[in-house]
Amino acid sequence: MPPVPAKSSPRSASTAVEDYLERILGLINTKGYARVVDIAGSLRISQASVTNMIQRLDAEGLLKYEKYRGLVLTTAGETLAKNITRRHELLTDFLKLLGLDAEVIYHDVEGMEHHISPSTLRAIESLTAQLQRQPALLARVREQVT
Amino acid sequence: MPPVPAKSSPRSASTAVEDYLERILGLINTKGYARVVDIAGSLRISQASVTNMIQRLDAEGLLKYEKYRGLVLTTAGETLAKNITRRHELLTDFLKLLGLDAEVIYHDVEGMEHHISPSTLRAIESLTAQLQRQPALLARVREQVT
DNA sequence: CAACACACTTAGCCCAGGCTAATATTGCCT
DNA sequence: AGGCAATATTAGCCTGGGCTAAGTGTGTTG
Repeated sequence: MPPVPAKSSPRSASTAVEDYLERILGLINTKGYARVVDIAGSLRISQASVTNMIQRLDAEGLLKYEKYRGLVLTTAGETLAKNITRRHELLTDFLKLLGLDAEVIYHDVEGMEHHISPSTLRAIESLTAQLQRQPALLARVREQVT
Repeated sequence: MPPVPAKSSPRSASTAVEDYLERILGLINTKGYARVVDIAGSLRISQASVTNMIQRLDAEGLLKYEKYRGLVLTTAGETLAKNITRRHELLTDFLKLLGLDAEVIYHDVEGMEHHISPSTLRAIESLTAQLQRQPALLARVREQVT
């Protein structure tokens, strides 16, 4: 068992940041805007926490925020948000194909999406496509899930 | 996009707890014992942090610890450790099959192993077995990975 | 058996990211 | 316009899990 790799510079967004951006993009796509109260409700955390984080995201240039007035994603923020959303969808599609329960899928994807690297994502995307043509194989896999 | 599910009682071990137990079991299996200094080296954190966490794990009944003298896993702790180790191995096998690079596998598994539920694990285990018999399909997937 | 190196522990700190309570702003409605 | 409900913000706190520095045990070795 090799040691955990040295923790270099934290270049990628924290999982919390990704969760916020994903939700914000989701809200913008479905309602046209993302208010603090909606983000809070969607993430099931307090409005105060949301305000806090939003100010951080503004400082980091991931969104532009005007106090009491609202926010928009910057291109950097939108890129990140789309990226995490894509990971979410790909993983969801993959697990769906395996016949897993929706609740389980949601839980697992929510946890895993922050940790998957681009090449793994590509592999799973390709695998998902290939599996689509293998109903017999899939049937055997699905037998194994509750 | 549904809201994040309500955060009920935190029944399962934190990812940090799982990481510690996994390492401790690994050390016991390879050296016969797990000293503070080894755990710290393996996780690349300070000895002080390890001592701290070990005291917590003792309080939670996952291991038995005697100051300055050493520790052993309880059955509860060993069960948990074996469980997380199994998740780690299964995920690793799966990603290996897809032709991913060892570094990438290590990173992704380390992140994902804490979030995968039993049924997803079973599905992936079964899928891995099925894929073993599909060299052509695997070849097509591997083409996609860097 | 003294002394030294190494292993371990304690104390006190930091940061992320939650929370509540109190306060401020907005906007709608009379 | 004034007032109220909803929304947003601030202040201050907490917990998990890191860290360093300083102090304590332990065991090997001359």
